[in-house]
Amino acid sequence: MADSAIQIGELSRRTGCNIETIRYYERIGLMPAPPRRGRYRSYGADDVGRLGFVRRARELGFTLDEVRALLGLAVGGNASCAEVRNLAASHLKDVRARIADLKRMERVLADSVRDCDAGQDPGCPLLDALGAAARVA
Amino acid sequence: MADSAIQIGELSRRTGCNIETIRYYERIGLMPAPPRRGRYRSYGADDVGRLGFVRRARELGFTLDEVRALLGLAVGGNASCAEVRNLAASHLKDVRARIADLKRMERVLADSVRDCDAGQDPGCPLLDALGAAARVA
DNA sequence: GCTTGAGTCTGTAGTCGCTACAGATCGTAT
DNA sequence: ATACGATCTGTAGCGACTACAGACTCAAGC
Repeated sequence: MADSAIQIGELSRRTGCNIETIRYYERIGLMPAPPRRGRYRSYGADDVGRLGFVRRARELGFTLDEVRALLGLAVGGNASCAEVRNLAASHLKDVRARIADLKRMERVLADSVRDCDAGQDPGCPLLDALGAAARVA
Repeated sequence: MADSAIQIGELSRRTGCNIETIRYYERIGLMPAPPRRGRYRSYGADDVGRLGFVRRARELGFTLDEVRALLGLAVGGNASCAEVRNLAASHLKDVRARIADLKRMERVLADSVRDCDAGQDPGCPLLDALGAAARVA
């Protein structure tokens, strides 16, 4: 592999990951501390790959701890595919639960806004939904 | 109104709000500092109502700043119903955006898990989705 | 009267995943 | 020589809690 060393700014550009975030990942051990050219961090193709992986996993909503686990499994070769699957499946459950939560919120909010637009209510439909009226000091 | 003074533990029980959280709300000015009986906080029916309101608004996903605004509007009477409506509508937009985000995640995750269960793939479908393979060091 | 236990008090620090500085230093172009 | 941009370290802030430690108060039981 030729001399493909890049600085942190270029790594940031290539991965779409904020510079401060890259240094943060290094601090918490998610990215390895790269060698230095002078005092500047010097990254290679591996780092671009690894950081891209982290970023995509984050976009799928994995926590940093989960990303750490995924990275460990990814390095271990595809023997660990079943473990990856389980991690993903459990995360998927989380995501679905969050969607369900948000949908419940959505329904109540949408109903209140609709009732408000209808303007029949004597009070305020949303405040009523929140149990306001006489109860709030 | 008779002597319905309660302590923080009872307020917590009645609203389902953690004691530490109640004190936190007081610190940030979301709940008023109640009078003391000795050195213990002494709450009344108003506080139960107000804290219940806060809790329900939080359950609908409003931020504490939004809750603060809602509380202000709730106190002002229903003259401010339009403002409440706008706050809710803008929050609803947020909620819907978050749902859309999560659904995108859900789709990718579900696909990967399904592919993994099919077990046709030479590598690991999820790791592939993350762009792993040769790219992760 | 004395102890025990539950409840409450204050103050501070931790969580997660960044983000935003301040102030120093480095490397290059003019 | 100097200006400019990129990078460096270290620290503090966000939101919304949560989790202590260590002191205190209060009522009941023996």
